[in-house]
Amino acid sequence: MKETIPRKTVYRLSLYNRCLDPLRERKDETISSEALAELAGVKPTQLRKDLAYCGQFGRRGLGYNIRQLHARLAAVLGHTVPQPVILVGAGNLGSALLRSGGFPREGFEIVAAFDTKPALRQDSPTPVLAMSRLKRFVRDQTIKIAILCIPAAAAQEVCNELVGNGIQAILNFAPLVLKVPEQIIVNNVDLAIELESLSYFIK
Amino acid sequence: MKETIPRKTVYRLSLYNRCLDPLRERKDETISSEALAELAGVKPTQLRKDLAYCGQFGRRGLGYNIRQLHARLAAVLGHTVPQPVILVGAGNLGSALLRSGGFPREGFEIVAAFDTKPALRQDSPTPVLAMSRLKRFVRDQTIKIAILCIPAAAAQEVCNELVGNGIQAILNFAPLVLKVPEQIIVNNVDLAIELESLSYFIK
DNA sequence: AATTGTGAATTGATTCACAGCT
DNA sequence: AGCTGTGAATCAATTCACAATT
Repeated sequence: MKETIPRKTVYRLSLYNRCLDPLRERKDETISSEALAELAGVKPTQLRKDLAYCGQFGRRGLGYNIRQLHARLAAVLGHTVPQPVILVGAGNLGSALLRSGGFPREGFEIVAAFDTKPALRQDSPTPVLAMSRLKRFVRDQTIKIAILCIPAAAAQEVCNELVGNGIQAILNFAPLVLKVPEQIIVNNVDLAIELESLSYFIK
Repeated sequence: MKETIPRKTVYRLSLYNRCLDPLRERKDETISSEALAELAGVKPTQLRKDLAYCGQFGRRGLGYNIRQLHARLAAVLGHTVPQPVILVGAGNLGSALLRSGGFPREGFEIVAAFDTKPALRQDSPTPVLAMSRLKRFVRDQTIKIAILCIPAAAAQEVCNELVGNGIQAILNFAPLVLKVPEQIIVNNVDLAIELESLSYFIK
């Protein structure tokens, strides 16, 4: 277990853990790096290098204990305790994410959503509150993670508010590059660019 | 303009182009690598290296002509001609993507969606067809790009169908790693993992 | 004087090769 | 015999430094 794990590796650790999910209730107690790597679409050596960041508990000649590995990864990734998350912007995408409870796995709970039209959606269990309540909510509940699903024009301003009130990490769906202090971590999911960058590769 | 541009660079080229969008109708004819890099959140040298893949048309001492650069990038990325795209799975996420016409920029058109419950949505201009019509549609219309928004359990099978009928690139929202022949390109957007991998970094 | 374009240097990520356990 | 853990080697991406151009 080293000091700080690179972003890409963290991403893959999370991926490995999801690949383990369905295996947990199978007969096999263990899985080899080769088999798990196959599921995750990476090379076995890379998997082993990645896991090395989490300390060693594979057994040579046998592989990894599935349950143990799953628990260890969850611990390293830091969601043994459920993490409260807020969602800002309950438009098309935002409300789809809210409804599809399928979005989060264990370890996360979207505790509230915020929108300029708070009355909008009553079809999800999560309350949709007015934007005016955002700042205080984040501060009072010490929310650390936010999902941003608002138009680009409003995004930087809302982002600043979030950061000013203690948000540490943002999953950003707004199509722009947010300016944040360097200790804040942003994951951008830019659907238009993902699509657009495919077209270069087609023949 | 080299043979084949790395994926990461293609992604950034697409990003640069979006940053240019709003600048096109401004007074300034040109922009420097420094200014554009700032907008895109990268270093100026990286921007210049990336642009070098598209041939040279910056003017030393001046910068890049905004219009020209935008046109050049669009050409390199391959969407001077609108590209027809299909969407498979009109559930929460899929139908949000359909409705938010905001998803695509110029150069793309979602020409049809497919779902096991085709009657489902009439609130979008795009027809939602039965899954049984998928294969033939892809083949007959020679669709090359698909967006996959279906549950993990069904994804690999549908993916095989798509690939078997000529799809060359997939934007995959299903939470699993698709197995595809190597010439097929897949961009995975895994929302749960994006969220999950944030939590490692919060204090 | 400003700013691009790029070879060289550096940094980072991946893969290899094999020693070391079980 | 099988499979992990890891230093060394390779490969890829980024950044530097500066010559070339307007």
